Amino acid sequence: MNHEFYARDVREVARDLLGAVVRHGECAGLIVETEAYHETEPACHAFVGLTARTSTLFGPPGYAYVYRSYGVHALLNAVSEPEGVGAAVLIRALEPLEGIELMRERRRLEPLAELCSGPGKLTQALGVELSHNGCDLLAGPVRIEPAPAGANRVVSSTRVGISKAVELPWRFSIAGSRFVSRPRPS
DNA sequence: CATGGGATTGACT
DNA sequence: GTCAATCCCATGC
Repeated sequence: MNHEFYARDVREVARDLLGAVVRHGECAGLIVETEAYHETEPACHAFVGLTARTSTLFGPPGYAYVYRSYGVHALLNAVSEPEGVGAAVLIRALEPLEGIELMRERRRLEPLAELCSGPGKLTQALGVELSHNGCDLLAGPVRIEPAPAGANRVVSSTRVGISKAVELPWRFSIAGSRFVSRPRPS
C-alpha cells in the first residue's frame, strides 16, 4: 500500500480499505465498515470548498482527516483522490485485533463486539485524537496497513447520520461481520 | 461577534 | 424510541 492507493475514486478506496488494518501504538483493528465522501455531494465537508476546516481534505491522499463530531467524538478519515480534490473515506467500524485490553480500559467496556462498532467508538478505543489530523497514514503514528487476509464479500448501503445526499449507496461493509455499527446494512 | 448545526453515543422511558 | 452532551467552525449580520 502506498499514497497512490488513495489517489483514486474515493468509492473504490472505501471498498478496498475493507480488510485493511488500522494501527495506533499497541492497538490495531481490521476495517469492516467505511463510507465515501466527495466534494461534489453536499454531505461531504469539502462541499463548501477550501476552508481552514477542510484543508486536509483537499491535501495529498493517504493522510488522516480527523474532526470533532457533535462536540464530543473524534472521527477518523483517510484522505483520498488526487491532491486538490476534497474527498475522504470515513472509517466507521473495526474488528479488534491487538491491544484489546487497552481498548477495554479506554472504553470502560467489556464486550468485544462493541469496542469499535462505530466511528466515535473506534477512535476512543485506539486513542486517536484531533491532533492526529494531517498524520501520514503510511508513516504513523496512526497507520493503515494492507489487508492480512484475502478478499471479502462487500455489501453496499446508504450512509449513516447525514441529512443530505442520503440516497447515495456509498457505505461499504464486510458481509456478515458482527463488528459493524448500527443500523446494520440489509 | 452571535448563531446554528452536525459523518455520534450512551443513558433513560 | 427519545434525548442531552458539547465544541468546532462556517456563515451572516
